[in-house]
Parts: sequence; C-alpha cells; structure tokens
Amino acid sequence: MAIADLPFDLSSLTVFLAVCDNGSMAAAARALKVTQPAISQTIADLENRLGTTLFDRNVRPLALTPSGTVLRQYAQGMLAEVRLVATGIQKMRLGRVPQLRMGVVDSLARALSTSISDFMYERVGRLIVHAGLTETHATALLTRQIDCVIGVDEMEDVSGLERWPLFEEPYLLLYPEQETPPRDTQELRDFLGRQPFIRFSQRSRTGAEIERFLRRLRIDVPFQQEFDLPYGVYATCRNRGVAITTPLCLYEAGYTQDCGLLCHPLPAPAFHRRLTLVVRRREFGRFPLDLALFLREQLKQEVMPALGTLFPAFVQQMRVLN
Amino acid sequence: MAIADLPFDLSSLTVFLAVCDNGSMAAAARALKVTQPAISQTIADLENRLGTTLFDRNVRPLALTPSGTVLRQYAQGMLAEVRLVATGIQKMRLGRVPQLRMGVVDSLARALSTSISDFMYERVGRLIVHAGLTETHATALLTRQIDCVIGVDEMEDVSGLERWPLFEEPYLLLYPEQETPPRDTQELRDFLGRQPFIRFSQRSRTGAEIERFLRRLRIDVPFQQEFDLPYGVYATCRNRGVAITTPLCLYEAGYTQDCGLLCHPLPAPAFHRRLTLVVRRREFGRFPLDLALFLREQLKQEVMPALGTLFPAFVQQMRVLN
DNA sequence: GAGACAGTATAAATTTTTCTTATAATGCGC
DNA sequence: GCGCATTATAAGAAAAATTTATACTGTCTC
Repeated sequence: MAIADLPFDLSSLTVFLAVCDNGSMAAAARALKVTQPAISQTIADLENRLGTTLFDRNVRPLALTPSGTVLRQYAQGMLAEVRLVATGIQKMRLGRVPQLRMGVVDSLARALSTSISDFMYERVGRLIVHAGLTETHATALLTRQIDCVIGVDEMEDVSGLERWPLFEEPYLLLYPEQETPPRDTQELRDFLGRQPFIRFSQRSRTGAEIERFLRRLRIDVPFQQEFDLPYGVYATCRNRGVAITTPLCLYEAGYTQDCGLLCHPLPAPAFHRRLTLVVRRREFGRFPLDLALFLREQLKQEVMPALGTLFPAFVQQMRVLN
Repeated sequence: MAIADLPFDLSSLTVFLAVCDNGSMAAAARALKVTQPAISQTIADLENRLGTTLFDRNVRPLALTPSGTVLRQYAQGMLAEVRLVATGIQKMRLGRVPQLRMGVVDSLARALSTSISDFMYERVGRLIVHAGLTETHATALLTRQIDCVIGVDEMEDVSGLERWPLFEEPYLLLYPEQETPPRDTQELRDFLGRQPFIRFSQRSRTGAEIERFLRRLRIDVPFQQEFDLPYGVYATCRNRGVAITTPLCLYEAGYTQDCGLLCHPLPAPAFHRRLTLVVRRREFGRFPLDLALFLREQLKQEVMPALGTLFPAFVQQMRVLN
C-alpha cells in the first residue's frame, strides 16, 4: 500500500520472530509453511526499511546483530499488544467484569490507601490498585484494564465516562529557607535559573502541567533531575534544588515544617491541580457516586486538616469539590 | 501474505486514524492522497477482521462506535511505538546519550532516593529517575530508554549487560499480632485461606516471585486486594489481612513495631529477594562500579542498621552483597 | 417535500506486492 | 575437498490493494 510510510509491518515482525525462534530462515519457512525465499526477501525488505542489518549471515546458525536483538525484544511486546487490543475490543460487548481495578495518582496513595481499601471491603469482591502514573489510565479505562481512576483528569475529550471532581489544590514553589522567594515572573525565571530545578517526570500529568505552565510564562528551565514520585522530588530538594509541587504531593512525601524547605505561592496567575474520580458511564450503578462521596468525606475529614496544619498559607486555595 | 494470522496491520491502523482525524472517509482519502474506495474497503476489511464495526455510517460526520473509540486510543500508541522502535534501532549506532535515566524498584525509592540523587550531582549532567515497577526495565534498558536499573534482576538471560548484586533479604509473613503464625506449609495454607490475603501486583517482579513461591508449595490463595506499592499492602494489612512481603518493602511503607502487625519467617525453604544494579556493558566506564560500591555502602551504613532495629529476627538473613 | 451535493458502498479492472519456482553462491562438518 | 544445508536473487505466478465507475444514502437549503 502506498498509503502508510511505515518502517515495518506486523507480518514482517512475525517473520522476524520466527527466524529468531527457529535459528534459520529455512527452518522459519518450514514452521510458517511458506518457502525460504519468502522469508529471505521479507527479512531483506525489513532490513532495508529499517536501514540496518538484523542478522549476521556469515555464521551458522544465524546470529542476531545488536539491532536485531533490540527489535526482537520489542517485537514480542508489540505483537502481544495487537492481539490484546483485538481481544479487548471484542470483549467490550460482553459486559462487566467481576472485580474492580483502580488507578490512583501517586500523591493520594498514602492519603487514601487505607480509606479506599476499607471502603471496598464490603462492596467489591476483589480489588486491584495501580498506584503511580496516570498517564495511560485513559486508555486503560476505555479498554477495561482498569475500571476507575482517581487522579488528574486528562480525559475531558473522552465520552462514555462519568466524572466526579474531588479536590483542588494550588501548585506552589518549594525552596530552601535561606533563599528569598520570587515576587513576579521575571524573578521566578531568575530564581529557577540560579538553582537546580527538580521536576516531576514528564510522563505524569502533574509533570506535564507544570511544564506547560512554565512554557506559558516563557520560562525555559534546564532541569537538573527528574523523578516519578513526589518523594524523590522532595528528598532531592532537601539536599539541593527547588521544585514546583503541590501540598498533597508534599504530604505524600512526608514533608515537615522543620525540613529546611519553605513553600511559597507562585507569582503568576492561579495555577491549580484538580483531582477527579473517573469511571465508565453506567457500569457500576450507585457505586461511583458512593465512592465519590466517601472520598470527599475522607479528604474533608482526614486530609484537609493535615494539609491545613502543614500549609496554613494555602488553606484558602485548597478545597474539596462537589 | 498468508503467513501472519494477524487481527490487523499497521497500515490499516493508519487509515483508521486518518478517518478519525478527518471526520470522513472521503476527507481521509484526500489527506492520504488515495481514493475513497481504498479507504472504504480498508475500513471494511479491518472491521471484518476485528469482528465489530468501528464507525456508525448512519450519521454525518461519521461517529465512532465504542469499539472504534477504544481502537483509536490504542492505535496512536502503537504507531508511535513503531516509529520509536525504528528510530531507536537506528540510533543504536550513534553512540551514547548525554544523560542518565535510571529505574529504581519501589521498595528502594525512599531508602536510596537522597543517596542516589546526591551521588549523581557531580557525575551526571542530568538525571531522570523512574520509580516503581521494574517489569519493563529489561526492554527499556536494551532500547536505551533507561540506562541502568536497580531492582530485582529479571534479566538473567539477556547478554550485553553488567550486573552488580547489591542486597539480599528474606520474604516474610506479615500478620495481625493476635494471630498465631503457621509452623509448616499446611498451616500456612490454612492460615492464608482463613484471612484476606493482600498481595503485590502481578505486574511487579516481587508480586510475581511471591506468586511463584506459593504455586511451588501448591498453595492457591484467592487474594482479596492487590497493590502496586508497598505502602498499599502494608496499610491494608493494618486494617485487615495478611501478606507476604520483605523488610525493605515494610521499611519503605513506614512499618513500626507498634503497628499491630508482626513478622514471621515463612515456614518453607529459604525464599529471598535479591536486588541488583544492571547496566549495559561497557558504556559508562568506571561509573557503574562506583555506583555499585556507593549503593552497597549506603545499604550497609544507612539501611541495614534501620532494618536491624525493625526486624531483629531477620538480621541474619539480610546481607549486602558483593 | 424535492433537489443538490457530498459521502459511502461495491463491483470490476488495474496495479502493486508478496509468494513460489528455479538456480547460483556460501557456510560448515566430516 | 566433498556433500549437505542454508542464503541470495531473478523471474514468474498469485494474492492483495488501489483505482475507476456507479448506485445508494445522509443532510442541508429552498
């Protein structure tokens, strides 16, 4: 097909793996019930498209080149994913699953793990909790790999989902107490350029939001270190560096007021992080509503007071939503 | 090709996405510079292969079916991965990259985050830390998405890597203090069958090791809840349930001796978890050796004493390796 | 409600891609 | 060096994909 300018196609990968697994093109041909030249020409075409050789033809049995080794690792996963997608799409018509799998943003993992677990005991036969990055949760939610998400809502565009806003909190600047915090955008730019900037992983929604915020202010900061988890960011700042983070992330990381780091509002337009419960529409009856109400109550009764103690200057900017 | 019995190919996905993005088959055809029937027939073939319709033809512009929506989410990622793989394979010949990206197993994130960050400041221009699951780190390591891994070594079969064993610790049983711990395998089976079993995610190496261990003992436990992170497992056990975990995981989770949970050796052959530093061979000169020595020193000086205090009965079974 | 226009489906013809057949060249064990 | 298995490659055949032609359908405007 002249349509797709693709580096390879999946059937080529299947052939490639057959050669890897069988040790020769001839044996692969026998296994796949085609002729040897079909295999030889397919491999040659694949190599041509990728611009590198995948097998060392000078030895018997064929040896993989380093590039071939890498492709082999990836090929298995890609072909598995293809079958998984096809199967998942067909299963979409078969109805609900007998367990609940949820994705929870990492900064709520500690704050709410016990609550969630407790809440679920009488309501769900089996609970599976995926903590950490929520970047891929939209897809996982839609393909039924998970059933609900508690995190930064990245899915405004996606229909078929129900959303319950839970909590809103401000982003803030975390800095060493001997420093003077910036009062405007220009000072912020200088400030961030003068010290190591420790940021959240760009794989996370939080990291991406912060990056977009800085870009909007035309602040281009070379980051020094980057971490997936709130603790990594916090721990590194205690040593050296500054960061943009949130009260919940700091609470998650174990922040204390005598740790040598202070929090300061960002000298810029309001910049908040909002956490939302998201589920697929009409799949769990009342359950999502009950869960949302429960989570809001927990945030109000347990989390807000703790945050208010740690971050009194930001209390007005944090709220449980409804 | 008669070779590959695949549910779809990548060029079909490209066509599918073009229709999604352009809102009609005719517009997609124009965008891809082919005729409309080529698009129509490709989509029809794709639907036929997947066994489901992807578009609702009764409305204009075309609407996606739920299955179509799911496939759309996946298609982007798959095509992106294909290009990434092809690019990565070509970049393999261009030499090293100017930054260090490491994957760290979640139970070491707190214990070593500050140490690692500190160690890296003078040695690496830029550091990116991916905490959490290490399941996919083998591939990431080989394809240069990350440069080293600290975790449970899943990569015995993979050549081209260097390994430095770091630490070994026993798995143990975590249970409520009012219970009597099991003394043999049969009692363990009864014990685990009587209470909610809280386990680590099967996506993690730790979770998989525990599952294999139980299978080897012919112990089939219906788990009640499953968590990615050590804290989730620990917090839930504090509420209700038992778990198999390790001293490091408990340390990570913030275990204290007055939490109402006790630790007991597993009544079975020695079952240990081993943490290893893995890097690609000959890429960073002395650096991996220095890092391994440094990590061992940190484990010996900082982590072992803390673990010894928390878990005195297991001190003999924990050791820094060399 | 009718007409115009754009879009979709489908059959047949054409083009492109992939596979097979045939054969020469090469690796490797004895 | 010989024999056997494997790989590469050219040419022909078969299969797949695209184009051309045309009928049918959705939607907007009058």
